[in-house]
Amino acid sequence: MPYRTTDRTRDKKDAKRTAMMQAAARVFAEKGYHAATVRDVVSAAEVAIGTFYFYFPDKETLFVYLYEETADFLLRAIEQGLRRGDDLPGRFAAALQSFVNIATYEPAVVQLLLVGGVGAVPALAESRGRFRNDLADLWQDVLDEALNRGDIPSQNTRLTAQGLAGAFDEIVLHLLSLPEPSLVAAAVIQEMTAFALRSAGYKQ
Amino acid sequence: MPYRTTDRTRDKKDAKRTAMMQAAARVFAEKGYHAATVRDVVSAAEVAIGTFYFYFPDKETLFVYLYEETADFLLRAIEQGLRRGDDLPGRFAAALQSFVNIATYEPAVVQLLLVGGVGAVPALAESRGRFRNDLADLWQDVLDEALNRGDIPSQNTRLTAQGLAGAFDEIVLHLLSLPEPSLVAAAVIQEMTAFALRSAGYKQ
Amino acid sequence: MPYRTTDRTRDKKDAKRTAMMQAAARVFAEKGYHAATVRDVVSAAEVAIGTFYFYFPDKETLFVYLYEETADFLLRAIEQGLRRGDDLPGRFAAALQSFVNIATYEPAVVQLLLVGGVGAVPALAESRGRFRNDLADLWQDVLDEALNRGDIPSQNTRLTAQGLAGAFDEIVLHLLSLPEPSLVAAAVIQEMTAFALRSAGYKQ
Amino acid sequence: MPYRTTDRTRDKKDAKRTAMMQAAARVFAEKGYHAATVRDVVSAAEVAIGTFYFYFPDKETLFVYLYEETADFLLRAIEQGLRRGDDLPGRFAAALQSFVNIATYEPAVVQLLLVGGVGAVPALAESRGRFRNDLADLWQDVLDEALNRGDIPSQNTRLTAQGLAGAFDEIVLHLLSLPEPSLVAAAVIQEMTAFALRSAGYKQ
DNA sequence: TATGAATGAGAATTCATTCAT
DNA sequence: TATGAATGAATTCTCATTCAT
Repeated sequence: MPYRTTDRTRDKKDAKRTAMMQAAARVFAEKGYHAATVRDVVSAAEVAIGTFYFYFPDKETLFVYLYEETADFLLRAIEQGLRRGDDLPGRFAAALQSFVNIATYEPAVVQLLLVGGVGAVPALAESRGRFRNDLADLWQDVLDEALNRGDIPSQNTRLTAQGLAGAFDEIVLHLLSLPEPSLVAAAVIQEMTAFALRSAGYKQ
Repeated sequence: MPYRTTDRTRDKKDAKRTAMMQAAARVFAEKGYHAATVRDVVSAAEVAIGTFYFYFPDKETLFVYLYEETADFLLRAIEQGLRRGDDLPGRFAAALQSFVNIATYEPAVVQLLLVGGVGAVPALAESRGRFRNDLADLWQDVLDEALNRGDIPSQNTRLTAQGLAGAFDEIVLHLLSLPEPSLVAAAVIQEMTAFALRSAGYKQ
Repeated sequence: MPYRTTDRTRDKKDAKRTAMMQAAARVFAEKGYHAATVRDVVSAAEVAIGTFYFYFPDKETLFVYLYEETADFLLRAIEQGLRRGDDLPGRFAAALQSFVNIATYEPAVVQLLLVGGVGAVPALAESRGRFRNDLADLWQDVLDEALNRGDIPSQNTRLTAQGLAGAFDEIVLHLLSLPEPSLVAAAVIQEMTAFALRSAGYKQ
Repeated sequence: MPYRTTDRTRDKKDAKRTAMMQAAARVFAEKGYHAATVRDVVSAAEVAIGTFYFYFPDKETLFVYLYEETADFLLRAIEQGLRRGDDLPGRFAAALQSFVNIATYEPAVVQLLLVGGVGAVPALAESRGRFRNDLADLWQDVLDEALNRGDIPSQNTRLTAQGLAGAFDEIVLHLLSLPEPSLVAAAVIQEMTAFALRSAGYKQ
């Protein structure tokens, strides 16, 4: 998912800012935070280097923006997926479908989000924490609902949610490492769903 | 008497190499790959900068060594844990105990292993792939054994293993982010075990 | 008003580039390629070190540029000298006058061109080959013309031209090693001319 | 001509010193003074780095030794050639034969002597001056003798000698740049001799 | 707003040299 | 004599950032 204009970028007229964010997404995904230079970003966006500093205070801040917007985008997509289903299996399947769609469409950006960046940018630790938390919230909400309905046994739904978030990342990252992810995506989604249901103790 | 490479000399050399590796582990864990300079490492190890380049070809190679040794160490610890138990619950519990022990003892290094470094060092992508693979192998072996015994239902044990590996990382990283991990470690291990057993579909 | 690349800006840029080249010529001539540091060059040019790398890709490339421009300058001066005379003696005398003028005016740079640099900069081997070739071409052209006019006997004019090029270098370098080159320059030019005429077998 | 034991190396038992000098000749010829490291030299000589500093005060001094011994060797070979002939043509031909022999046998070392090194090692300027002087002395002696015999017209034999020294260098270096120097060596020697005789004004 | 020339702190790395053994 | 581990000054080059235009 290349950078997409969210509420954070109000000014829709501002094509340059958007161009730079999109360029940054590409460049950071391709080279990693440190290897990617501000010059790479502005070259890709076809603006001058001075322009960069008119729109962003510095390279690190841009990266944090990018991380957060990418995280937001993914969270929202998963959230919408969860709403699409009506029972636990349907919700898991739809949400994982969304996740995998995005991951196969923009593998580099997703990888950056899931394993890159952290460690490179200290300021990101906090953002990452928030992202993982929000992600767990998402899964926990459906689990709690299922718990209330009596579809899953009593458990620490927070921990289950965290476990699922980690499990999905691992499986999706492995999927991306295959030569043709799209060929097996459907099967993987199905098995991930089965895994998730077992993890939650879903009966029948 | 001409200079001889005595045992004493060799021992001293090994000791210095080890000291530098340990110093590097500390420094990289604290600052991340890029922010940590070779000068930081040699200061921490109390040797001259030239000494660094006598032992290691460059900063990146040292980092890869460090990553691989840390990964090996963790893998071996988990493997030993798995051998300690006799049924699936016992094995999971013992292996997770080992994992959590190491993570709480050397949180920074484990964090570096699990979320740092990748992206910063291209050469690490391969090492990381191998590590995740080996880790999945470990969990898969016990799952396959349980499957053969009829303790868990038919399933794609590879995918379950990957899911567990990712789930454990996420939960342990979250544990490390708490103010006093050791206070809840025992409870978390127990719940992770329960999660793992459910994920595998373990009956009874 | 957005920034525009005006003529004034461009001129200033050219001026800075030229200043750096001249500073580099001085520094390299004084210290030799390796002993001269990029810092020496930028100090002499009174710019920051980053400015150097804005104008030139690296130290070696600058040196090659410098070598080639100096070689060009010398070649052009000799060529003009050759055109000034009308017969062989007149042409030799005028060309050698030009050569010696430049050599006494910029002794260090000429020495750098004739004996420095090669060996230090592998990339220079090719440039040097081209320079010696062009130089031989110059002398050969006049020799061939004299041969056609019947002023000199049949001979391998290429080899004669190479010999003259080498001979002039040696004599001029020796001249530069004297305490007061300018005092004997006129006499040396005359004797070099006589040497050259004999070498070509010029009659009368 | 790899380094050969002269009176400068009295101690013929000292195989290590000789090995290092020969290794140095090879290494410097191949890489140039600065690119060649002391480590390269000792590796090639198969001794330890400490040993180097037992035999030579430093890298620069070794290089000067090498330059001087190589120069000596070449001078002596030319001198012997000059003695082999009995008239000017015979002497020139024999001396040039010696020069070309050495040059084709050890091209890299001769190139190092003729165009390398200077500029890299300030201390070499003096050695080079002495070498060029000695070389001119050699040619001048035969010219003076010919002058006394009345074989050549009155002239500044010093300048002629310098010119010849330079001319020969240029022609030989060009010869070495050809793909198969040995195939044309004989013809080049003959033409160089003719050139030299014309330059001296030798009659008939 | 937009530009890009200019800056310089700071990083990795090299390599001649020393010296305890 | 001989060794090679250890040193650290010195060098090249990068790149985020500034600012006059």
